[in-house]
Amino acid sequence: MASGSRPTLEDVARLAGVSLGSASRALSVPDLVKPGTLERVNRAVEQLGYVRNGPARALASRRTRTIAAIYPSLDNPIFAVSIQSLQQTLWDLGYQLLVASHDYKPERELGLLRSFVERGVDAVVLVGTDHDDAVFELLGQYQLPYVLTWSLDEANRRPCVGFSYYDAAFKMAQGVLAHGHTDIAVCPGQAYRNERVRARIAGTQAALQGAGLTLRPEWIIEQPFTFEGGRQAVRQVLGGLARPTVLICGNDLIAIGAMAECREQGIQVPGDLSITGSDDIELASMVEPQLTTVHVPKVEIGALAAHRIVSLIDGSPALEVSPLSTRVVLRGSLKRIT
Amino acid sequence: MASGSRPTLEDVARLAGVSLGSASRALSVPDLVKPGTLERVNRAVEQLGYVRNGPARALASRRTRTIAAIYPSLDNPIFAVSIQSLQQTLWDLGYQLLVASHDYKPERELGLLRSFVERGVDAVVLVGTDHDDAVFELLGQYQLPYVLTWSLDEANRRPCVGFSYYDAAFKMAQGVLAHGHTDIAVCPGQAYRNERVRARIAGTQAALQGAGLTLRPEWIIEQPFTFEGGRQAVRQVLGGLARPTVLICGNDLIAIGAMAECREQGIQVPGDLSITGSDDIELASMVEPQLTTVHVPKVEIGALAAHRIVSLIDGSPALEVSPLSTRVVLRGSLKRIT
DNA sequence: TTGAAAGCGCTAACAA
DNA sequence: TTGTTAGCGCTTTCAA
Repeated sequence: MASGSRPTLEDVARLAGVSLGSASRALSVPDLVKPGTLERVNRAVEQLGYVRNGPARALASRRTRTIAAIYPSLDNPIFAVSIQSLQQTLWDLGYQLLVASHDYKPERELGLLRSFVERGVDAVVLVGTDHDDAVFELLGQYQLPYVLTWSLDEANRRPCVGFSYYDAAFKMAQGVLAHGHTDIAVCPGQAYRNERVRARIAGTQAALQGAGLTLRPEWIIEQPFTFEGGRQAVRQVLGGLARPTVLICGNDLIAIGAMAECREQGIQVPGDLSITGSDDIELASMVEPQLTTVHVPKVEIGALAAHRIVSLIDGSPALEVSPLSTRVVLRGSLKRIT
Repeated sequence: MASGSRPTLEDVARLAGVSLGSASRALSVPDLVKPGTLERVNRAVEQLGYVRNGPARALASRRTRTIAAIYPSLDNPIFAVSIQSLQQTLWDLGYQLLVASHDYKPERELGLLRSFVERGVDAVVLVGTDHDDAVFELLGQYQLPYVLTWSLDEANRRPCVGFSYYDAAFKMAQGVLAHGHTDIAVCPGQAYRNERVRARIAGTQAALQGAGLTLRPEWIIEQPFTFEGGRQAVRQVLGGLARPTVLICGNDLIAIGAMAECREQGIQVPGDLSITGSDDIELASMVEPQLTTVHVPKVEIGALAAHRIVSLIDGSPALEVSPLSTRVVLRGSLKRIT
């Protein structure tokens, strides 16, 4: 190759003694090329250390074989695990993954999406169903396939891969009730542009109502999905006059933060206050007491979303995905009230 | 715009009544264009909902304004935090970040790098200094700027942003010694293609030697950088005849896994066994007992690496970066031997 | 400050 | 099965 500048397909073709077209086919659709030709091209590629030029391919073919995913956060282990399986599955299907986080600031989502459109991604994976109208408009304008993950989109029939947050919260609340609790506080996360949080609250309320109870408004504590959010929630709960016997948290990070705060304040968990989480991250069984939580299909969501989005790109038949399932995992942090 | 197909710069130029060249300049180098022209172009862009075509720009300009980073893992909170600041800083500097993980399988690194080269990234960020020769060759062949992070590359004088793992381990070992421990085991991670692990071992050994002690080979326990690695390490240590009084772990995940295993096995921490970690992730102060660890400059590494790599791309003067500092954080998991 | 025009490196349609 | 060729949408000379 010419020193300094990278070899092009034309260099390869010349060295292999074939046309540009054949060289291109040898690399992209080897089946359409005679074995002999294929081999000569491969040898030339080897010899020149040729690497294809992605932008040129993308420009000519109008596809980048890249899929973008926008998450609320990359720190949260629940997403990290799911991204891992999304990425891995996409890779196996011949696609690369571009990820971004809006850092739980949904208003940033549109800007991120714009920059992905500019990059020419072939499709998009989003978390949840509640997005700015402009997001769906942009997706529509550019005819970009997309799939919504984690939640189910019952109302709008948009393509999604997820589970029912309502059911998950309902089951957890039932478990809590079954342990004899009646003074129940929740720290579900933050509800703005987050239907998952709203579904959790609704599911919890429904279960309580089934037992003739109601969720006290001052015991619905919105906090960020972080350790610190959990600490805050505990402080807030302790500040009130009455005290709950259990705090149902919207994810395991909140729950673990809450446990840490209790420890500092000298409150026994679960003796004085039971705490439950959601997601069942690895850490949940690593803390003391171990955390009662809801196991959710993190890995499955990533893998199924990958298949779903690729079949959407390929225009394959709709491939209906049924809701994934969740289950309550009882551990030491939830105590029976006697 | 024509329905179905996205508008091009030419559409914009036509609508604005200017040439293609002017439209391009209006978007890329607005200063070179008369205010009036600029405004007409902007209006046309607005009106058409025009979004630039990244691949076409990349092909014509030979730059993608994209930087790739390859990490051993995206799960480890230490990297997650650093990636966050790398991404944020790059974004502010006008670059996008493409991340990948080789999942602590260094042999995968070359393949990932190849695919990034193919994508046409402008530069690369790698973790550590110990990489396959082929990696550096590829980088050289394509004249790709790169920066090595976390470790310092004292030997080869390659561009890097990091701290001395040797010093960090040395200080931690000194702290442990100062607490009266003489029976010391380490679980530093896995050393293959990982100079950070080797530096940790060396630093620890040096400190022990300073105290007239040596690290027993059977107490150097290589394990993955995970909770499970920590559990394994504890099992291994307990399987032996003699027992250490302290386990120095290569990161906080290992340490927390080790603590969890001790709890299960009925071993008091720090009563029966002291445990220390490294990195000072948020979780370190969230567990009971709180973890003694080494605080490392996660955020700074990301931000400085971003600046460094961009100045390398711009061909700015070398911008020497001095080693970043670390400090031991003493918490409850390390007990004084009396 | 602007316009015209020549590519950037590749894919894909077409013809052979 | 192969070669030829016309773009893909943009940036960037060069001249005006």
